Amino acid sequence: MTTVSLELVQPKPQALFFQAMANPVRMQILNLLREKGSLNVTQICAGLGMEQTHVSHNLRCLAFCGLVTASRAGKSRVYSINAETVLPLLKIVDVHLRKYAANLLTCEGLER
Amino acid sequence: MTTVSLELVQPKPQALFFQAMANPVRMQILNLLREKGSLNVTQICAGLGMEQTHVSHNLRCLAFCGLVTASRAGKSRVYSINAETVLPLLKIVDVHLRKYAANLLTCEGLER
DNA sequence: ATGTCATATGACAACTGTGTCACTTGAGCT
DNA sequence: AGCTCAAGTGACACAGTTGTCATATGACAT
Repeated sequence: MTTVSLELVQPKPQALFFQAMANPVRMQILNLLREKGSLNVTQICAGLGMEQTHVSHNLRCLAFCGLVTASRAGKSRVYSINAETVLPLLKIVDVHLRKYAANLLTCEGLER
Repeated sequence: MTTVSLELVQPKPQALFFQAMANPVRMQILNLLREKGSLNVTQICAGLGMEQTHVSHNLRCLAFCGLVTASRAGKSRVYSINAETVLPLLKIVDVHLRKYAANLLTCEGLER
């Protein structure tokens, strides 16, 4: 049984959207792309000091959810941030964190 | 004493922020508050058809992370949404979901 | 076609979050 | 005080996500 809402807000995809961003590795990737523009997987691995497999797994998630876009360039695959959605989002969060970063880091249940 | 970061973006609190929103119940609470304004716990429970304990647990998280604010009113405790942060955020996400909702629902690794 | 570089995929153990239980605290009443 | 309604807390099992392993695919060059 599904509870149909009037405004047709669907909490499930909303939650999944945030879940896609709720990971330090994926956030690091997004921050790197937002700072440096388009990068391939090797550059991202180097920039973050991480294994290729790990980065690829997380890029797959980011791309599938529309947070980054991908395109081939020879042997490489170049990833760019979805500027329309992610940039304004991160700006809002940055402001929020100036007040609440300390709280978030100690919120039990969200211990990473 | 604030840790002011110029380019120093901290992925951990960022990820935790999104983690706080990455839950269907917490999203439902936020959507309800955004639609109906301030509500107490009993009203939220009734509105969502959920147990009080469950709702309280999630409200605690939301309040601690600064996504909602709380205040006493007699026996009740009234919760309101953090309009400054949450409303613009959800607007951006709503737009994104028009394109990517289907993807998010089938993104493996994010199966809820 | 074979080699090699660049990246993606599949599977699985370990850790983390979620939801439910029983219980406690707090506020207002008589 | 004791009673009752309103909401918060602690603990634990289950289910979900994460990161690492080994392996597979794709593209370019010789």
